Amino acid sequence: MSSNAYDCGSVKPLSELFKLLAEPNRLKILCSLGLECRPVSDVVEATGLSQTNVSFHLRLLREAHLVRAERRGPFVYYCLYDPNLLAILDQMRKWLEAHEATMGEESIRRAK
Amino acid sequence: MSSNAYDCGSVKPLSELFKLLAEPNRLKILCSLGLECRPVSDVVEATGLSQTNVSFHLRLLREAHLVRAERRGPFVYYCLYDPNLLAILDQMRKWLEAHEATMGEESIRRAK
DNA sequence: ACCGCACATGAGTAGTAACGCATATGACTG
DNA sequence: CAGTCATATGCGTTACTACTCATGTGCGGT
Repeated sequence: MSSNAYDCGSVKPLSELFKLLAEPNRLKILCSLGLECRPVSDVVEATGLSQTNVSFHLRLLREAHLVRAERRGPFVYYCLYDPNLLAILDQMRKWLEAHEATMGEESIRRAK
Repeated sequence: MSSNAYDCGSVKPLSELFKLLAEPNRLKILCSLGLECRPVSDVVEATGLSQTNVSFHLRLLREAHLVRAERRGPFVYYCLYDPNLLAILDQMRKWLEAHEATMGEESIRRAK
């Protein structure tokens, strides 16, 4: 068949991951967690979002197993399930920057 | 301040990229393009989507400079702007699979 | 110039997701 | 065990996005 079609298998799981990462506030939350575990209140302060909103997003991230929650006394600490996620995000950003740089040149060639 | 907070800089561009990739059909389209250039009709056939729908998504991808369009006779050929995108997608999928495998073990430990 | 093919676009609709408000839960303190 | 602090959840609203239908546009052949 078409020689060079990529094996896209089931795109569902991948697209669901992207959907989670597509929300700016969720990205902020993930980044604000960094490599450590932090209580919700820290995330609220770091992101400037409402507590309700942070909890809302944290639930989605938790259900997707991107973050993990554990109680410590009255606090609930959240941390990344897999620290590699940050590395991946970083790599994506680098790709984006390089890509956008290329786009800059491109807009010149665009004449006609 | 908070020692280990990741530099999230502006999450906007990154989240917009993710948003584009979060649509299953858009992912299918990108994968069906593979490393070659293909006319829209090929993509329609490969994905099983309506022509209108494919054009709709291709427009978004084009405006984001993820794909490029060029006319060849009566056809319009689309190709990935940066083939590395496929490599990135592949890497993401591998991460996901490894991650989900870990989750499997995790659900055992979950017993209170 | 007309017609047909490949593709693009505009309008309208339906489904979904984010957010705020109010309230519930769960843990510690007196 | 009443009260308070940290966090979670249900509900209602609003905004966005994918999709379809109908139609427009550009190219090639006759």
